Amino acid sequence: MRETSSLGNFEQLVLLAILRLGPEAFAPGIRVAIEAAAARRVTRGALYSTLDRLEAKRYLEWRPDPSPATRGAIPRRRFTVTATGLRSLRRSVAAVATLSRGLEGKLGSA
Amino acid sequence: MRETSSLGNFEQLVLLAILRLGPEAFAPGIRVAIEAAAARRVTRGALYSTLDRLEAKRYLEWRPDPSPATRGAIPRRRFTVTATGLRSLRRSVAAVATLSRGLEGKLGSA
DNA sequence: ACCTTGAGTCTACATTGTAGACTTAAGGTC
DNA sequence: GACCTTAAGTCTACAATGTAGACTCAAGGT
Repeated sequence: MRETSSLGNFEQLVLLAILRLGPEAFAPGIRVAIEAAAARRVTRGALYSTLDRLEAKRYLEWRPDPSPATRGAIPRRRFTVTATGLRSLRRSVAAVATLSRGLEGKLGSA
Repeated sequence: MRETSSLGNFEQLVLLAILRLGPEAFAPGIRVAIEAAAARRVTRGALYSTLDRLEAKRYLEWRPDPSPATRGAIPRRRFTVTATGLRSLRRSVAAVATLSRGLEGKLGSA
């Protein structure tokens, strides 16, 4: 692995979704959040492999959900972004922001 | 190729740099712009393969630079983002923006 | 017992990211 | 005009990331 690996596009979305969901950051919700924001389908496989890879890079952590499973079981995993992960995410978002500056017109974000 | 392929992280940076540089969008400058924004090295190989892939997807086009080469030759290629490329870039940037909303504090961009 | 449902795992392959050596065509310079 | 330097670009090969879809597992319901 590269020392300061730059985040892939989907990895970025996953980390952002976790931050945004806070204590409610479980895989299914992360999936829905990304699908809504990116207006596209996200399969379970895609999400879980990315979550596992981010965990391997120490960009996120998780603990089993303490609350009892609702219906079918298997305790859900509650994800949190690590300090390292947050740093990496910032750099990644900043690069795009820097290059976007002044292009609001063309990008339609203003 | 997927119908509406979502842009990779580096592809995003490349398209943004081209928009930003306007009529001065030649490969060497694109490289410098990205290196500055992302605070990391970008090799020629990395850049040109990405440019070629974006061209294959019809997200950008290029024409030889009309002005005479300065020193060593090989006319430079002047890149422009196509309408399709711009649309894709917008979607991509919008997804990140949507998930970032409200996280300015944590992301340090505000 | 058996069906349904939510959560997660695993395998396999496609797409993107990246490095580094190599090529090409001026211009200089002696 | 042989040779060095320099700007731009090409090519090859491999690593990392993205994605789909079938499969497993453990409640609950009926």
